[in-house]
Amino acid sequence: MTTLAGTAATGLHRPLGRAFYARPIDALARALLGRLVVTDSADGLAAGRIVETEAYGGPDDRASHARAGLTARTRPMFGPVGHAYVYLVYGLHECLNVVGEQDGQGGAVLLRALEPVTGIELMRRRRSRPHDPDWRLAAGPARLAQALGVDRRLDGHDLTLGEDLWLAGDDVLARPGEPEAPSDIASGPRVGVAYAGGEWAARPWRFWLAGHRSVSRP
DNA sequence: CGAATGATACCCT
DNA sequence: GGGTATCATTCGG
Repeated sequence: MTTLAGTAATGLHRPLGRAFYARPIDALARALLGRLVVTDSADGLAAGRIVETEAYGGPDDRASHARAGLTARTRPMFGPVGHAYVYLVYGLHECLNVVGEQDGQGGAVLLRALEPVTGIELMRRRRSRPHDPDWRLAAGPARLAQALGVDRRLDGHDLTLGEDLWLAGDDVLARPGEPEAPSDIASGPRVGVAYAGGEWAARPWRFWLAGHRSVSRP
């Protein structure tokens, strides 16, 4: 029996349903804060609380991969909500996204940072950084994916199944004010999207829990 | 410490 | 062929 201090009430093993993902993409990015990301593999169970996200819209969003339209890489972004979109950046790093939608078109939310909750030693092993403090193990999109053991084999995976990779935590719409009060949430421009220019680069579609240590850029 | 620099592979003008 | 939703390391102050 794994110790899950503070998580029993949030239903670690009960995945969020499809309806959770059906809201405007920036609202989804906000709603994901405070939820749990869970992975289950032969190596064990790992979970963390989402503390930083970024919303990416459909083909109109110049900063979004969806700007390229439907390609082999972006296919999950144009599929049903509640699936994973996993891609490689800079030839090295995997990034985990949650598929949503914007104006009936493709969209996704990049998970940028987690606070490790359980399976912390497993995360540390996967990261191969024995001296990193817990709070840094998943502070950043590539660290997050590596700590959870997420790679492109999970691209397109259905997050509502509760198998291998899923999201958990009560729906804030069903329980207003839980688990994160709006006043705890800060927002600002997305990271590394200056190339999009103008309104799209300036749009405050990055969200994080104010003052949290695991946020990738304070 | 902060800034600069590779590493590296996939995607698409 | 150029750019990239990053990170770890190395350097200089």
